[in-house]
Amino acid sequence: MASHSAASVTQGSEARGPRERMVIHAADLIGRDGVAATSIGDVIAASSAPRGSIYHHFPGGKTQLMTEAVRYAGDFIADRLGTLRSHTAADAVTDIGDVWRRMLINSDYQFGCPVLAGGLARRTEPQVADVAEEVLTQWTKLVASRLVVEGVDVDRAGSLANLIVAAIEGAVGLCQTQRSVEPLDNVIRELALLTQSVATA
Amino acid sequence: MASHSAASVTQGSEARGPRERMVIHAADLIGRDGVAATSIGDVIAASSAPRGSIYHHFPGGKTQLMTEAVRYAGDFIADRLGTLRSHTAADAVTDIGDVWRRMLINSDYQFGCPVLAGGLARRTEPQVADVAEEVLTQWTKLVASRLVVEGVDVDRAGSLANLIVAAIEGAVGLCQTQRSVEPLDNVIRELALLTQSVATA
DNA sequence: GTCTATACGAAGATAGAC
DNA sequence: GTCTATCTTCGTATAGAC
Repeated sequence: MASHSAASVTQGSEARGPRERMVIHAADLIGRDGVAATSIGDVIAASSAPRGSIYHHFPGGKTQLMTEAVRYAGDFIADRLGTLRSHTAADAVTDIGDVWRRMLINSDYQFGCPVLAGGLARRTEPQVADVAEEVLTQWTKLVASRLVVEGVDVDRAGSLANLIVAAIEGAVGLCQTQRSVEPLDNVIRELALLTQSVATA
Repeated sequence: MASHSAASVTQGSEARGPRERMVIHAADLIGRDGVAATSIGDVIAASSAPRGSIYHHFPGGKTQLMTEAVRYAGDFIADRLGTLRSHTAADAVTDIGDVWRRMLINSDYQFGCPVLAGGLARRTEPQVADVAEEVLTQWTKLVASRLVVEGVDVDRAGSLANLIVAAIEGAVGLCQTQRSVEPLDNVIRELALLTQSVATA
């Protein structure tokens, strides 16, 4: 872990070209401050990218940069969800929680979910929100199918996955607000208990 | 219901003075667009308030206006939570969900939680986030004590209330993103089921 | 309490040179 | 691909008159 900002979604970004670095650091900043509060200048500064080539790489301007950043964050998290090696549904929930737990603590509770942040920006940045919507749907399906594999009834899995995604997103926001992991820990414990009982039923 | 913006937190704001109208409409706009994307000019336009007296009423500028708005929204929702007349813990959860359900639908899914929005703005507006933190803690305690009254074990109530608040906050964000009540409906159904089983135990 | 005018800076975006 | 202007719009905030 090189710098402070390597705490969230920026791991290994140094090795890449300016364009990709901009996208990665944009995702990081959106997770911290939201879409509206993240300026192109901020992204350039964070990624040590050249000022002069933004509109070369991103002719669509800020909207394009934010859009790609939300998609990047979505894939980044989806990858992590895909590689979890838990063996029960309850463990899977705990592991998903740990992914966020780590990012919160490593960023000193500054980094939240760039995807939800994108979704909340619908009025000013509808295209960004559209991508966020896709990603959230994908995440929920990923969680649901995982629950099914671990023994949860198919009819229940969708609604339970919805609860898990919503509760974790909300808990991450509470953790940012309170600068504490406690909300997430409570939520994960409750979700794991519930998931276990549903999977066993 | 007079105007479109009367759909969220702005009911009866016409009858009040300019200062209070500004606070109410600031809360409304923060719930829609977040703190950073809400400008003083937007608030003035929405509340039909006089341009010249903002810094007379709010010498602390935008920060003060946003701070008071988040507090107002917090009290507004807390009042509603206080007047719910449900008789079981599960019904209480459903009623809380209905409060948000209505605001989402009436605003065409544009209005989300101003308090969480304030909490997410900590880096740029720490004072606003501090108020948001207070409010969220208050809400969680309100829910927890209600659960206890309805038969939930005291040791469990805090953690369950945390889940309920986090899940609803997250669900509201998902509803805004997807322009649909489905996430909230799923979450409320799951939470009601869980709460019922915990209250009965 | 409310107005107008204005200062100041930040941010998105474009043009044209290298 | 990258740089340096530059334009424009917007947003916060202040000053001073009414």
